[in-house]
Amino acid sequence: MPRTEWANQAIREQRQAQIRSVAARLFAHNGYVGTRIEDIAQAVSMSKGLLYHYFGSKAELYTTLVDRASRGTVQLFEDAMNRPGTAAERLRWLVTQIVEGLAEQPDMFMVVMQALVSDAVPSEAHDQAIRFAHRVQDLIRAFIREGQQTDEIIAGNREQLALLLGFCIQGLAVAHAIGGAVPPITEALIGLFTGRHGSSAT
Amino acid sequence: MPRTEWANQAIREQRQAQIRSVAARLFAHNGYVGTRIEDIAQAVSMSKGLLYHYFGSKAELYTTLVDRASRGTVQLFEDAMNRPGTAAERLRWLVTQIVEGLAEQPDMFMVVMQALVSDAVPSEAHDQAIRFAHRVQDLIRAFIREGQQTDEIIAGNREQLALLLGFCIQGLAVAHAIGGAVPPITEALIGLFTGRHGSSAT
Amino acid sequence: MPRTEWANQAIREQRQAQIRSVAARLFAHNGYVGTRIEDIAQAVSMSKGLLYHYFGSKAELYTTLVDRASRGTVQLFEDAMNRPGTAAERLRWLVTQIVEGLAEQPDMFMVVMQALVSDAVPSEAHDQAIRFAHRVQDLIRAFIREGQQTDEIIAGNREQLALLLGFCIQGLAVAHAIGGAVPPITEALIGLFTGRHGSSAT
Amino acid sequence: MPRTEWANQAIREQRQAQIRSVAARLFAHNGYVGTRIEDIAQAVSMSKGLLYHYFGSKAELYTTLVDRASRGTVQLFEDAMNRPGTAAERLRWLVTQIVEGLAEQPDMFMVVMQALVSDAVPSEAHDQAIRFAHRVQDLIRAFIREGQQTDEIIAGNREQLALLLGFCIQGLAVAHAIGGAVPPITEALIGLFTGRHGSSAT
DNA sequence: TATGAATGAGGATTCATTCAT
DNA sequence: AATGAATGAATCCTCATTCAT
Repeated sequence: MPRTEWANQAIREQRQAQIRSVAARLFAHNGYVGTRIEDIAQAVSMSKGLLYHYFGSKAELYTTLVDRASRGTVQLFEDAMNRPGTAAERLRWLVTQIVEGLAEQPDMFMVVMQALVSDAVPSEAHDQAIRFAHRVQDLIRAFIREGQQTDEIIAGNREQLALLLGFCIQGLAVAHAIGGAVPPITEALIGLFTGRHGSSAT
Repeated sequence: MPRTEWANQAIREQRQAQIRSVAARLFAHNGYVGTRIEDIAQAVSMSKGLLYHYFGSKAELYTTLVDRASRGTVQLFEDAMNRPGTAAERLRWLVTQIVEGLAEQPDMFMVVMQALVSDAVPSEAHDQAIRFAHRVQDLIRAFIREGQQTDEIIAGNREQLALLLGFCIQGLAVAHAIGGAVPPITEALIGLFTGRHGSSAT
Repeated sequence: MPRTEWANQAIREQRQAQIRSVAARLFAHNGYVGTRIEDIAQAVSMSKGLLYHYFGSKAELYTTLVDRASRGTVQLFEDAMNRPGTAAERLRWLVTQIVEGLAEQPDMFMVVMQALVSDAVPSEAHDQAIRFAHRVQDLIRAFIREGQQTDEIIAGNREQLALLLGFCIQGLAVAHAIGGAVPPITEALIGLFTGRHGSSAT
Repeated sequence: MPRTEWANQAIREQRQAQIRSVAARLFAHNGYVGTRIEDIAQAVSMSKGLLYHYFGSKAELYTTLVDRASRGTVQLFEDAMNRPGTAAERLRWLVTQIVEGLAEQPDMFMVVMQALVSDAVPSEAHDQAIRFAHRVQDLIRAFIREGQQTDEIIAGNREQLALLLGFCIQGLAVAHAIGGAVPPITEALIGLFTGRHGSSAT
């Protein structure tokens, strides 16, 4: 009965996506160790036992999450870098994409950050997060270099500017995860690195 | 005859300081839930029992840590704001102090950040961290405003610039906590917010 | 397919009853603090973990026990007081019921007594036991008064006779709990308070 | 320096008596397992370490307590039995002595009762308490027999009456230990077993 | 004699994971 | 596919006891 099988497969993936989404929220707020399988199961209204039909273990679920989120983010950065347009335009596109992503999934990025910082996570997730951070940093550095060559990005030590730009993006993500309303900040961020500052109106 | 009162007091404070220092490192890397009392005890070469002689519970130890670190950091920001000198000088002093503090105690700040972000920490610590974040953000905003009034700080929306400056400082702390060597970044940071950028030499 | 709701419910109640019964025995002999959850679990042939599936904590289990036993005993006293028949008949019924109850569950009463006497038990259990003792004492006093009005109970200060009758019933329960064979004592007890003593044959 | 030694010895015994008294109170209310050495030390305003100069261990302290209290009580019963006078007079003397003893040391008896009932006490204390209970029960039985032979004690099965008299005395002790004011009950108790009841005035 | 720092075994509780149904 | 009963290793915390001073 191929149709049934196909339907099953569809349901399976739908369920997995749902679990990932809910798990991301819980992991982001409670950390890997602080999140219980029971919590996740309850949040998706299914039994613990059933959860294990969809994910082999807590570690696997977490690692999958980190993997997807970090791959997705790297992809986003690569797309931004490879776009046509001025540095400011590309940076605007990137930050806009990130902010939009954070608006619908404020937790994914946070999970990656925790995996990056913490030793108390599955080592695969930790390693993946570190690779992610390096890759992103490389992309940012490349972006800065290109921007400086066309005088679109302010002068200064590339390595340092890249770090600072990374900090700003990371801070943006953390601010979204904490939960309070984050004011639109994109233009200020772009201004900071392009040297074209707006007026001081509040 | 018993040890003198004074000797006991000295032992107590010495031990407590030692525990705080080690605990900060472990909490920073493993989170509140992921850090075992046993780990801390071993790292200070003392038995679990003795640790409980000095701190009533894991929660109390953690909360004490967050409390001290956040109070200290707020104090640092206040001192920086109240100094004489140009905005650039004061910002330089602040960042220098922070970087130096991070050099000796790279973990304290990280603990506060986790307490800020995570729900899986003692609620007192979480609340304290939130108060801390608001206070610091207020101080940064005030600093930005003053700097803009004397044209020492770049133009732009104060609220947004304050957030971005906060992000940079926070990113600096996270970078230190992760462990890799962090290049000196102070001047680049100052340049970003004063609009006086150096040359693009790597 | 999961077990039916009904089956689960049945398992739960069966297990809980089993745990209560065994726990009563251990608590009666070792006290609240002296009884280990591990002991109870082993005595019911289940893992500690499973026990916590059925009772949230040692304190909750104990309190439940005290609650049930004291409610049941008060009910027994009320039933005895509200029966038709002479004072002697009602007292006989009560003591008979108590002795029968002690024969199947010699420990329940003892648990209530410990909760009454000890400060080292959950305060809810302690309070409940104190309320229980007062209520029972009131019922006994009322019984004595009625019996004296119809000259079925010996003359004498009601308050004092009520205490003494209470002591005798309590002593009966303690004697059963200790474990040795307790000789039938009902008629002697009734004779004591009705003034109709049998012969002195051993 | 014999005088110093003698003085030391006196202090030592004084301290031990103080410790016994305080420990009795705590053991009576919290049980053997529920009472911590630290609690006792604090209650006598001395350090844990010093306490161990006076008693080798918690078990030893407890056992000593049970031993002294049970020996003393048996002695009291023997004295009562061996006195001249009618059964009523001897019973009155005994109960009076017990009530007076309970007034100044309400806890000693309770400790023996717990040692009797509980398995969670040092086995020596438990055994001693059981021997005590048997001995007292024998003495009461002998008293009843003698009293019945001279028609001073009501007729009825000796064994059963002895148990009931024991229950009453035990109940008295428990009532004192619980703490509320216990009304004078001596005469009612004597009346119960001699068959000479007072009037029913409240 | 006197203190309290120090130890470590023991006990309550949690939670990832498995499994019978 | 679905449930939750069942397990036990892991973790927090306590406390009797010892010992340096």
